[in-house]
This record gives sequence, structure tokens and C-alpha cells, in this order.
Amino acid sequence: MPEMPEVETVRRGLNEIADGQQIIGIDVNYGKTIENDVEGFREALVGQTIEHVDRRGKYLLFRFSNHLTMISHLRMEGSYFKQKTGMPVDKHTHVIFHFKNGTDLCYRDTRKFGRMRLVTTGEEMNYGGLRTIGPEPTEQDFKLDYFERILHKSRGKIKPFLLNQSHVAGLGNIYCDEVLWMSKINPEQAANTLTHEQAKTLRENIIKEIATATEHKGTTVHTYKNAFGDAGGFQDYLKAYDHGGEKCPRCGTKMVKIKVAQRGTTYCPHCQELIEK
DNA sequence: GCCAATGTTGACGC
DNA sequence: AGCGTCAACATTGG
Repeated sequence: MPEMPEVETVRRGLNEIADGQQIIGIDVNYGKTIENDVEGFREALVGQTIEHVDRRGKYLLFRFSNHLTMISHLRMEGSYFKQKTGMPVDKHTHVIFHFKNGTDLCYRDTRKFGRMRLVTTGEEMNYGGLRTIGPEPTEQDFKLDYFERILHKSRGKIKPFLLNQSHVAGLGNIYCDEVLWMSKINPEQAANTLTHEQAKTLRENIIKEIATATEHKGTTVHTYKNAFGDAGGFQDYLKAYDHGGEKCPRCGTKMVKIKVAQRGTTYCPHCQELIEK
């Protein structure tokens, strides 16, 4: 369940249950989840205490007492949950952190795409997508002049542009369709043809949408229950995503679902008419 | 059986 | 170099 509002919701949940907890053992049931050598990972963390969990874009950053940081990315279906030590886990639970207080922090991921990597704190920005990650989608970090500058350099369509985390962090397929619908911009419009007004509107909608979805603890679709973040309620407010074939809430035209950059994409052909240039 | 699913990345081409 | 495209990763559900 992983766009930024969902990851932020998970982060808040983790801070309630994992902050200050000492790890006394780790079970790894699927080795590929851990990008480090699994034995080294275990040895480095057993005995350590989780001080806090931070977030950058869709990446969770577990801060440990001994100057270590665990980068955790949930990808498509990763989730965390807590239970009492000794309770059984199913076959999709790949990593279990045993806490000294008699609880387990479990990582579950049906598609096995999620990854964890242990690095020295301060070095995390040198790994994976964090190397090139763009600004957080906030008023302070995501400036209009920056957005317009990179839009004009682009050679592609606006939707894949927004999905690229090096342009702006945090948007995924759901919120991308939503902000384009809100902004009345066709997902296939060339990014470098957006007008000043369109760029301004789109930026404001991105900031607003991510904040509002986070307030609602994110969106839950096609996923399971009982995991952090899955208490999300924002699915009730989605206008475009998952509404293909239904009437546009703004104009009543039938919404269309197409494929853009290999991702399902829903939009209103009337409100979001494609402007060629 | 076929396709699609809240994501990222490495390989390849221009 | 940098950007865009697309297959691959693995599993489940319609």
C-alpha cells in the first residue's frame, strides 16, 4: 500500500509501536527482501534499539541507536504489523523482528517486491532511488519555478513525468490520476507544453491532495486488512482512479481507462481533453 | 488461461 | 550524459 500518504501513515504507526524497542532476534523467511548479507544484517541489528522512524518520499528510514539506518521500501504490497511473540505468521510474512517487550514487528509482502537495506546513518541518500529523489510534495520544498523548469526540459507525457520520483517524490498511480483529473490535464499531454497556469494548478493540487489523503490515513484498495496504513479512508474520495466507465463527478461524461507508460490510467475525455501542440 | 494490480530498476536505444 | 521505454520482479484475484 504505498504512495506517500500510505507510507506516512505506516511511519506514524511504527513510531507508536516500535520507538524505543530493543530487537532481541530477527527471523528472515525470504532472503531477497534483505539487500544486505542476511547474517550480517541480523548480527548488526540484534541488541539494537529503534530510536525513531523517518520517511523520505516512499522510503521508510528506521533509525537505530548505533548509527545505523534501515531503509525500507514497501513497493506494491509491503506492510508491517505487530503481534505477540510466538503467534504464527503466514507464508507471506518474510521478516520478523522480535522485541524485548514480548511483541514482534512483522513485515508481510505477498508480491515480495519490497526491500530492506541497512546502511550507516547519513549514507542513506547514496542508495537506490534515494540517490535521485526529488523534493517532497510540500509548499516549502516543491517550488513552482523548479517545477516549470523541469517540465520544460521534459520530452515525455505528463503522467509518467509525475510518476518519476526524481521530479517530485511521493506520487503513485492513484494520486497521479487524481491530481490530473483535479487539474483538468490529460495524462498524455506533453509535459513541456503545460502552460504557466496549468503548472501552477497542478502543483497546488499535488500538494493539497497528498496532504488531504494523509489526513485520511491514505487509500486502501485491492489490499488486505490488519496492517498499518490499511485503516485508510481516502478511497471514498477518489474521483478518477478505479472509476473507469463511470460518470465524471464534474461533468457527467463517461470516464475512460487507457494505458499510459504501462500503467492503467483513468481520466475524463471531456474535462481533460488532450491539447496537442 | 489471460490480464491487471498503490512500484522501482536495469538494459537498451537515441 | 541524460532521458524515455519497457521487461522483469512474484503473487493473487477477477
